[in-house]
Amino acid sequence: MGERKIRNMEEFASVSGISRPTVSKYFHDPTSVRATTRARIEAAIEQYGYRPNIYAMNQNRELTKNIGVVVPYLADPFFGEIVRVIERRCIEAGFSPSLFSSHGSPEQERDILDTLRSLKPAGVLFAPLGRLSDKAAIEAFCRNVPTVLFDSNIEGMGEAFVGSDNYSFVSQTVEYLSRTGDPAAFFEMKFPANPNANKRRRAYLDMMERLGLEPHVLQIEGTGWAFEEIGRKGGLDILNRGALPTDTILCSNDRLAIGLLSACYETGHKVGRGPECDLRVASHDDHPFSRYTCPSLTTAAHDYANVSGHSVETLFRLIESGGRFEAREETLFSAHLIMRASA
Amino acid sequence: MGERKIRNMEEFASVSGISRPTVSKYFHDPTSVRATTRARIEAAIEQYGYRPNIYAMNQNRELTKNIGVVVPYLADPFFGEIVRVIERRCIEAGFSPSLFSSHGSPEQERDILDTLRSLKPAGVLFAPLGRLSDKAAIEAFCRNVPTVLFDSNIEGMGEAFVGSDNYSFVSQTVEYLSRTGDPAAFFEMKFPANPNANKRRRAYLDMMERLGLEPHVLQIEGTGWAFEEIGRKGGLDILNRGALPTDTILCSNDRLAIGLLSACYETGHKVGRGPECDLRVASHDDHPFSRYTCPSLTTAAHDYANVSGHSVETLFRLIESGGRFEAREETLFSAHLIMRASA
DNA sequence: CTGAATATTTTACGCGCGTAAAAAATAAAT
DNA sequence: ATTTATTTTTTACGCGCGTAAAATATTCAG
Repeated sequence: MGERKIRNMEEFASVSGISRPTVSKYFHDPTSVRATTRARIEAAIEQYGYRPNIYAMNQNRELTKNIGVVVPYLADPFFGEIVRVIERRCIEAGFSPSLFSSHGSPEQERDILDTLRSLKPAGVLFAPLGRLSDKAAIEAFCRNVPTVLFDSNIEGMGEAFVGSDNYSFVSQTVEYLSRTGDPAAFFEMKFPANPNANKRRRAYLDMMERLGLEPHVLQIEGTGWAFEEIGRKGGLDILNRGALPTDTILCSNDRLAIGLLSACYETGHKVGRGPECDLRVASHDDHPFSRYTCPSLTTAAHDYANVSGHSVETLFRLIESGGRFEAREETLFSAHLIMRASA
Repeated sequence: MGERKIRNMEEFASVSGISRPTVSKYFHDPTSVRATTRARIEAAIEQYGYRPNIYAMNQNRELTKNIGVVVPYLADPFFGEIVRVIERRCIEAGFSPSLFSSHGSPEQERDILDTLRSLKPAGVLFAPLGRLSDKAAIEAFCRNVPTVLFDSNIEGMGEAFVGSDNYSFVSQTVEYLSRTGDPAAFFEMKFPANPNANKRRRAYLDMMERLGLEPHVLQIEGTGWAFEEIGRKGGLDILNRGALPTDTILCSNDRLAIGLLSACYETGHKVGRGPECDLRVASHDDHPFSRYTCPSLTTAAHDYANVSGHSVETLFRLIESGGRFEAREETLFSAHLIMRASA
């Protein structure tokens, strides 16, 4: 490698003995040129290390080979995992993923959409903030850019939504908890940022009614994305007031549960299902850390692989269909219960 | 907003009543045009929502206004936090950050460097994987692109390194632990991915010698980035074998400690500093979750704000200096001890 | 070997913007 | 009002690549 430096595709074409339009065709789709030609080009790439100028490549293309990936909050390892899978799949399919995090801020989410527009991406995988999102901005964006929403749905926006079936989360945990002990009280933020939270509360109420049990919803204060701290504060408040309606708590999500478990530990409430325990705690999401809480957290797990995999596949289909589906698709994957020590 | 659609800078210049070269100058640096001109351009931007084509802008520029940000592992919330600060500062300074995660894979790290090269960034903030990094590839990259390393140093590469002073972490925890109880044994991976781990072990040995105490290093098996699981397995092994040389354990980092605490809980070892406790556990990093372990984790905290802030400032200085410093800079920030319940 | 089908080369133009140089306009200072 | 310094306009070219059309070459069946 590393003979003389190749400046542009013209030079590269001449040293590789192929015409520039054919080289251009190759870089757009390697399978579109004859196998022998492809081999010669690839040998020359190996030898000279040439890569076309991506800016020049993209300036005339109406849509590029870029895929935008937007998540609401990167400091949540849940999204870190999702992003890893998505990125790999995009690269394998010959796209260049660009990653953005709103970091919990609606302003930043709007700015990201602006930036994305000028990236002229072939498509976007977008997990919105939820309640705080600027709906109008997102709607306008989705009209111009082929977008698949994931994780958090906003009714009617984007060409498709891929996420988890909140009802399946809650029905499994509620059923399990009421079968094996006292029925659960539901522990959540009063003003949750994420629309999944509302679906989960409704599913809880619905399940309790169906089972003929009395529901208890514990709504705690706090806004923002520091769920662990909110869960801990709310937990301390409830525990110190002795305001527990039952000895079983079902948290809306694992990050709240992590905070609650910390509050239980601090106040000397033993959590678990043994006879010596004071209360049971369960939750939803199968957060990467839920295995390491004390006690380890019984939770309902996302079908991580399918949610991220199907999001990507849906986006690829959308791109191939020219950016529009006849009807908006919604795909929900079921959760599965993970029984650990906390309940 | 939203009169007729502006197709390019030519059209935009004509509707805003300014010549195209001046408009171009404005977008390159708004302060480089007269205030009245700037106001007219900005009014027109507001009215027509025009944004220049970034691909066309960048294709001729030798270096763009992009800044590459590379982290080793996004599912670690530590990096999520760092990234948030870095992104904000870059945007404020008029740069466009592009975020990449190696996801623990050296191959992916190499691919990212390739991608970055073709992005022609003004500069790169790079937290390498560490031991597994392809040193030759990184060295070649740093010769071509102005790069500031952070978090994890690789001797001699990049124009600067900004990180935490591992000695200051360990000296504070070791001093505190030996002052308030039995001296600590050091708990770490046998083959740590990150070079900071080696510095910490050496600092531990050094401190113990200085204090005239006998050192104990517990090296556990396991490779990869699933530190919690590695810490838990290693912890279970040691606890079940009753192989603890002392009742105080100092973990190399918080993620190992999270796993170890989980092992302690499972095996019924009570952690904390009370008389009823079996052992003390402390650690380093002040991981975002260390506040919520059970018990909450005594640890030494990175100076997050300074590490990320100074990384960005150093890169800006580097860019202004034309991409080269006379001598490689190394800046280390001290840790501060955070006393919580575990030790 | 021939013809049809497919792939490549030649030629040529355009995209949206950067940027250089000279001319013209504007602002600031005397 | 005049000079001087600064800013803007005019004019013009080039960057690296996409891509269309026509000419030419290669492959493959039969």
